[in-house]
Order: sequence, then structure tokens, then C-alpha cells
Amino acid sequence: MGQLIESRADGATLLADRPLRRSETGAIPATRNLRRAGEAAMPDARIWNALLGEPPLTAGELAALTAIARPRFVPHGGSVFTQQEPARSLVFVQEGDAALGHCTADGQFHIERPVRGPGWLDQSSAWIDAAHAIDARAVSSLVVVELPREDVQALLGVQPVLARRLVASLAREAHSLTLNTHGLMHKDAPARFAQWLVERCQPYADSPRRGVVKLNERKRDIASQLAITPETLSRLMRSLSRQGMISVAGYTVNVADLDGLKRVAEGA
Amino acid sequence: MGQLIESRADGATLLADRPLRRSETGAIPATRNLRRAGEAAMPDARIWNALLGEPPLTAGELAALTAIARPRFVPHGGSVFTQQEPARSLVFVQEGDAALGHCTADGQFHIERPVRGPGWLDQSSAWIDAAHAIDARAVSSLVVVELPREDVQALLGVQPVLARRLVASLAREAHSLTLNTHGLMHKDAPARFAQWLVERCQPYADSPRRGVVKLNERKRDIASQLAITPETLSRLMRSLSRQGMISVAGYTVNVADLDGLKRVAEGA
DNA sequence: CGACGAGTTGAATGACGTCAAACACAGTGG
DNA sequence: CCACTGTGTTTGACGTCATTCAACTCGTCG
Repeated sequence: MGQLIESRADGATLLADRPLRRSETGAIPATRNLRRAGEAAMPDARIWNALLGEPPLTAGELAALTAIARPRFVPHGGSVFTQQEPARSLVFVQEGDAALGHCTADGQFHIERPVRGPGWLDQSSAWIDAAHAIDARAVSSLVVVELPREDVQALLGVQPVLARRLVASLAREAHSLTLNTHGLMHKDAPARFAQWLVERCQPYADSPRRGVVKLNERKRDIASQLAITPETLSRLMRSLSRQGMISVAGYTVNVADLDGLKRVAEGA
Repeated sequence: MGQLIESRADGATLLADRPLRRSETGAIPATRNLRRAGEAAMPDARIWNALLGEPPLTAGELAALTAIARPRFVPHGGSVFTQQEPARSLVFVQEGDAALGHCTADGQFHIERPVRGPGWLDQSSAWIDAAHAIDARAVSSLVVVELPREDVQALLGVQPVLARRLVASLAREAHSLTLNTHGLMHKDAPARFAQWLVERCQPYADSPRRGVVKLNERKRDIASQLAITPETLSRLMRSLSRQGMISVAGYTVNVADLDGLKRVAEGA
């Protein structure tokens, strides 16, 4: 009860969904895999397929992967790995919400990229005997899985299809990092935010120019990902609202002009 | 003759080396490989080892790679590939100077990352059937080599050591892109420029706190890489000079306080 | 010489960050 | 039901950093 209610210019009355509060994220999700450190479940087919891309893996490949997986439990707020720490495994999140970012001097953690559910945290550092490039933290309780480099390397020779998948996965990351770098170098804050919205906007089936974006994270964390301050993000949302491109109700953003948003995302 | 001469506060009189002028870069370098489009030489062992990292490749591996290499000549200023263009090969520069960047509306090319001699231009897009993430242009005349994805993929199964190398090479790129992104998000212009200097500063053997950086590109291109304007770069150099950390003579930067520079690079 | 391109410098503008105050809401304990 | 607190967001005033625009220098090339 008692959620934020706002009435909008278009006549719709929207019920704002719950913001993510610190105390809530602390609660351990009611998931069968998260009971205790010792008994974290091994990743299943769904996880591996989500990590390694489209064509489903064969039973043999799944078995080979599962054989080398080293699952590990990380409590909410805990550190998965830190920058400078030498990487000896490929690391991914099997379940839960994590974030890549870096720790400031005053103990604050600045999120650069959130990583949800099945998703890689670091699939590159271990291959080149380098330290992890950035810190990784548990935003919720997590099951992370480590794949020791030597073991993965041994698999490469035996399972060529798997090798192809791992390469593709790494390539996907390099590709998206390249695009991301490009955006940071040449786009201003409004363009980056508009792009962020466009990327997660689900257009309505009946009117593809409109859509909704649910904000699942605190706005300050969104700002952090965009490399701007929460204040600036707030002003950006107001500015886009005034232009009639979006309307904001708590943690729900109604996109009224997706094409306009795309234009802003390209511009500058 | 008639090079720029500046006298400095520390009393040294320095002969500035030649800046890169547009017209000069147009000249085809006197290199045996660059005669005509048809006769670009196949990459040799030196090239492959530079591309794929430390432990030298075996004769068999070299032969396998050379068998699938498709060399191609690109004249100075020409386009190697463009954004949006679907990638069907891994692409690297065998010889010459290229640059990754993007073309502005008014025909200007903004350099994001220069790529010299043996160096990858795009080793990720082809693996995921994506378009090239950014444009690539020839800063000098080039021999670029394309490795068709299917052929490389076939190699993966036969040459596990080669697969390991390709993965490492891709991982190196992902790792450095991650660090780069980090810098763009959290460091201001002075910090980024200081880092840029530190990275290419060759410290003197007898006094490791001092060193030299030769600028091989136009300053506006350096600015472009740092995502700042030439004016700002000029002011930054003056500012660091005033603080006594560097002294600038044309296209030679004398680093007087490497530790100080490193401090600036970390700060902010 | 004059034109041009590269670099520098200064003044003005703008974008974004910083700081402080106010507000909204959830959770607490009376 | 109430006040009280803590966290998250919003808003405004202000400062700072970097870009923009315009002038000017220097060296090269025609």
C-alpha cells in the first residue's frame, strides 16, 4: 500500500514500482541455490547456454564445462574479486546481481557495469596472466563460478565447438566495450542517457513509437553507469520530460517518443 | 634544415623533431612491401609473433596462418573498413600506420586509437557476425591482412596452441579496453594526458625519474585520442610545463618528474 | 609574396559537478 | 496515530573544467 502515485498529462495514472532499497537488496533471495556457501548448486544447461550464446550446447559439452566449474557463494555486499588481484580463472555470476566498478578512497563503490543472473564478470584477465581490470562486488547474494584457466585451456583442445563459443563470447565483450568506449568519448550526457533508455525500452506491440522502461536499480547507480552524477541524471529526466519524450513516475519511465529518443542518442 | 628551435627555462636548447605533416604522410614509405596492390607480401614470422604474443610460433603454425592470410593494399587516407559494414574477417595491419576512429558529418576523421605496424584492427566483430564497431583508416599506405572467419575457425580445431594464442590476443584487447573505459569514466583531462605520457615515456637508464616522449603524430590527433580538443591539449602541456613536470620542445616532450606525472595520472 | 595548415592564446559560453537544502518515503518506536 | 530517523531523490545556487570561437604566430609550399 501507499506507493507513489502520480497523475500524468496523458491522463494515465501510474503506480510507481518499488525502488531498490539498500536494506532490501541485503535480503537473501528465496532461491534454492543460495542456502549456504558449501552447497551452491552447479550451473545447469540454461546457465551455460546463456553465457555462451545461441546454438544450445551438447550434453557432452555441458558435462565437460560442469566438470571444471568451481562454484562459490558470495554474500550480499561482498567482494568477488578486486583490481590488482591476479586472475587465475574466468569468472561469471551464475545467479544474483553483481556489479563491476571501482572502490573510491572513501569506501564508496562506483558501479560501471551491472551484471545480472548468468553473466560474465571477467573472461579476459586470466588468459593473459593479468590482474583483474576492475573490482567486482555482490549487489545481492551471489553464486559465482570460477573456471580455472588451465582447465579451460585443456578443454579448448578437446572440444573445438566449445572453443568457438568461448571465443565468440570474448569477442562479444570486446565488441561491446569498443562501442561503449566510442560512446564515452564522443557523446554527451543526454545522448548517453537517451541511448541507455533506448537499449532497455520495450516498445508496445500496437504502437512501436512508445514503450516502457522499468528501473531496477537505484537512480544513483544508473547515473554511475553513465558516468554522471545523480543530480545530473535527475535534471536529464526532467529535461526529457519537458520535451515530451518521456514521462517519469517513480521507477517507471514511459517512453512517448522512441524515435525522438533515438535521435537524441545519436546526436552530439 | 630550419627546424623549430626553442630555448627552455632549464637552459637546454632543444632541436625539435619533425612534426607529422599531412602532405608528408601522403608519401608512400620506401618499403619493399608497398609497391603495388597486387604484390603485397605475405606476413612473415616477425609479424605473426608480434600479433599473437610471446612464445614464438612453430613453423607449422606459421605456415597454417600464412595459408589463410589475405593481404591487401590500402593507399594513404583510404578506408580499411567502415562502421556498419558487416565483418567477415579478422583484420590487422601488417605494415604502416592506421587508425581506428569515426568519420564526422563534415568528412573529418576523428582518431580514437592509432594502430602501428603489426597490430590488430578488428579481431572481434567477425566472430559474432556483427558489423565493425568503428571505422578504420589508413594514416599511411598500408598492407592490411584479412583472416576469413571460417578459415580461422577451421584452424582452431587443428591447432590448439594457435587457438590459445588467438584467445589470449582477444583477451588482451578486452582487458585494455576495460582499463581504457575505466579511465574515460573517472579521469579528467589532465589525468588522461599524464597517463598517456607515462605510458610512452622511456625513462633514462641513469635517472629513472626523467625521460623523453617523442610525439609521432600531430598534436590534434593526440588530443583526439584523449577525447579533448587541441586547444585543451595545448593548455595542458603548458600547465604541466609550468609545474616543472615536463618541458615541451616542438614534438619532443622532456619528462622531468615521472613520479609527479604518475601522481597526476592517478589523481582525479 | 600569399595561402594554408598546425599550433597557441585569450575571452566567452556551456556542460556538468559540487554543495546545501528540501522533500518523499519506509521503517522504527513510541 | 504520531514523531523521528535514514536513505534516496530532487532542486537551486554556484563553481570548475573543457569546448567554442576568434585572433594571432610560425613554418611550409606554391
